Amino acid sequence: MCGRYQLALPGRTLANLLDAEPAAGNVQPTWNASPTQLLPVLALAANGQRVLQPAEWGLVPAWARRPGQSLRPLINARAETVADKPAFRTAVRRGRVLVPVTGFYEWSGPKGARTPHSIRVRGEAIHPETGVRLGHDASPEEEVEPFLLAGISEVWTTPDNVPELTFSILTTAPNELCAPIHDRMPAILDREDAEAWLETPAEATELLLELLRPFPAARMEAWPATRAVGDAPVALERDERDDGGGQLTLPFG
DNA sequence: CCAGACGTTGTT
DNA sequence: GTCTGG
DNA sequence: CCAGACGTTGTT
DNA sequence: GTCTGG
Repeated sequence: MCGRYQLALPGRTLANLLDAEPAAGNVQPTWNASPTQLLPVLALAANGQRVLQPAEWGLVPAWARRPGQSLRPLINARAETVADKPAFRTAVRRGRVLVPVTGFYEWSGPKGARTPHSIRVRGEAIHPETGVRLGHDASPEEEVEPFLLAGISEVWTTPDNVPELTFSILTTAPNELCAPIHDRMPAILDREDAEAWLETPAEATELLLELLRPFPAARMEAWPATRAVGDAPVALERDERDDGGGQLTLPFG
């Protein structure tokens, strides 16, 4: 779960909003981010500076993919067990990151007839180009609210000796909004918890796992998305992200 | 001791 | 690297 | 996550 | 059915 998402802000706007160095400042907005793509994650540099850094979605442990090995990319990690799994143990202690998104997709229904849903946190709208907070004056086209998913990362060095940052998104039990759609949801952190996730030292990792709980459903909304979301190469435009029906699935509805 | 796995998801 | 299974 | 492929041989 | 690619 959580295998596609939206990031409807350019990298430089995002870096400004997150108070981070824009190492991934050239990243373009996307309504169909998919596994194996290079996407921006917020990390803490050695000097304590926040950096928005490009990373490949699909964590590859440092020891993997040595000659003769091939492990599929790990795009999600279960919050309940992440600290104990050999593939994730190092990353959760030393490689915690935040994954900025403006929405994510979940599929429901039987195989072959899946319905994608667009899900996001409700909040104050942001102008995508300027980063200016629009409040309730925003038009629907301008309504973009970035929020942060808990992620873990690890540097994997290619056979050509090129270091790459790779990451995985943590999942948790679904809240009341997501449960009818799917049995898992990404771990969403509000601003305060996000800071703790980034800045807590490795020794205190265990305490942080309590933060990876279902986000309040009352602060979220969902609606049906276009089936074109399933086609990874399709770079959806803003107006194409929903199914044209415009129905909103409200929490507790 | 060495060899081999190391993950999530969904679906049946 | 580190854990599990034999 | 979904979509789409799913193979070998020999030759350049 | 299962693996690979995006």
